[in-house]
Amino acid sequence: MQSMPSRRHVIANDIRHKISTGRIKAGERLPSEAQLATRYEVATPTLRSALAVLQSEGLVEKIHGKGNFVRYPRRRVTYVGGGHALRTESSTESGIRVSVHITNLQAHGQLIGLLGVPAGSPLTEFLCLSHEGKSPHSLARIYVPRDLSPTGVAAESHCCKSVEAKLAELRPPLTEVLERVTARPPTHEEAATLRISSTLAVLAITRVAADSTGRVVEAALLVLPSDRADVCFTTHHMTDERTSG
Amino acid sequence: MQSMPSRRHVIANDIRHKISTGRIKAGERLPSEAQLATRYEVATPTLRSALAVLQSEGLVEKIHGKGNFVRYPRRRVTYVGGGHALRTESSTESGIRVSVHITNLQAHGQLIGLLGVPAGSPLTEFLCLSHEGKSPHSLARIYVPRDLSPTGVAAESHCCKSVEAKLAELRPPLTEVLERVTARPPTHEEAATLRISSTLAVLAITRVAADSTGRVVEAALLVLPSDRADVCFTTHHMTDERTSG
DNA sequence: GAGTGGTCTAGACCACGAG
DNA sequence: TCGTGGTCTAGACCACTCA
Repeated sequence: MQSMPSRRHVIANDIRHKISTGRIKAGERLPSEAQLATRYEVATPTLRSALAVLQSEGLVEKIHGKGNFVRYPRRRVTYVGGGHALRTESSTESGIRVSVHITNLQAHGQLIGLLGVPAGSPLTEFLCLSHEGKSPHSLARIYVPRDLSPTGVAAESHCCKSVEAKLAELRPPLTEVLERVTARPPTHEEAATLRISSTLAVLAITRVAADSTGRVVEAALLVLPSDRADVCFTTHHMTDERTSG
Repeated sequence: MQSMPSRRHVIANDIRHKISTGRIKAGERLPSEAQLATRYEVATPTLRSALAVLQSEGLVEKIHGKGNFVRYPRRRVTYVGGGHALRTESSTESGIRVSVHITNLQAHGQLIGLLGVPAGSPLTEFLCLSHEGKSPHSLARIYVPRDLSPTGVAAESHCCKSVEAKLAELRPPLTEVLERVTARPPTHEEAATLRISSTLAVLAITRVAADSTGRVVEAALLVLPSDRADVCFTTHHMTDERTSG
């Protein structure tokens, strides 16, 4: 398998080594692809495929018309499931800022099934984009039935925690949280928003939370790039509550 | 973004359409890349990049020296977390067979940390490879301290459920299950074993289960190709047990 | 306009699989 | 041996960014 090291892998390994040893620093631009191709004595498509390896590892970011840049190492963030910490656990202390855009809309598509509401019923969308420094980090779309929506949260709010707090105050305690995790390539829009290559998979989490009456009070679609996020669940079993395998 | 449809996407869309409408059936071989390149009037690298799109979607499988084949649609399978169903929920009724290979080994690497045992302590590995028809489906490596290992399970056992059953009998009830889900490209070995392209992400689940004494009785490394698996968690909150967000 | 990456061409040669 | 895919070349032309 890896017995035949192709040139692109040799080149990718060399550049990766230069990055990890600090000979090329985070934020710096690599030499142009033409220069690199000359230096490594390969044709441009070969060199580009080497860079593609590094892109898919999240080490290098290509910007059309500008060049290839060494990415700042992203803090790896853990999403904790179960409805306890609704945001990533380290967001409070890691310099991650969240901007929120609030929109009113009507239920359509998969939202109808997730929220269990009729098509067209009024919803509020909270579009949360978190940033680490200047770079986009992850994406969340939270949908709440309009009558549960915290009207007191200003649309210009730029702290997702305030939204979460308001939501938590308004509604009864959650009794059931269902979370479905898939991995898929990002859509074009997601790749552009998060500035990731379309070859880097994202973890897509669909979260549905219900209150004690069984009413779904929130549906959330989370998109976490796989190079900087993982998902963690802890399940405690009461010894008498245990369900047989 | 998608305003400029590149040729490879046009070609990929065309072939995808022919597959989804049944004009090319599952298991069939596509015309050779040279023939396709001629038919679509593109050069071979362009055609190959079109096929790469379909590979990354799991629609087409390349076999070196033989050709490109339309893959049989894989049953999408849901891994249910929380330690209730230790295997995929639909494995009992979907014709998925599991072969198990049992090995004794000593704790090393990440297993030390996961199981909380000293380096070199005796473990038993259950290497489970599930098949759907003739095709490999997913991969699991389960590690158990040797003294908890069910010696009664024959190494030639080819039903993973029997292993799970033996394990469940032997040990005390699990009280805490921790599951970490990440998405990453498969290793070369995993890609070869599962016959997936190295561009298709896998869901990697690390599961650690402890009994009531806090002893870790099992660590499992699961590898689920993202085109055929998702992961689902349900959390129930006692109203008095609720943790604040 | 100068420099960058994005896409594509029309070949060449190598490695794998089956007969 | 032959047909397959795997890799690579040396260029061409287009699109984007920035001065």
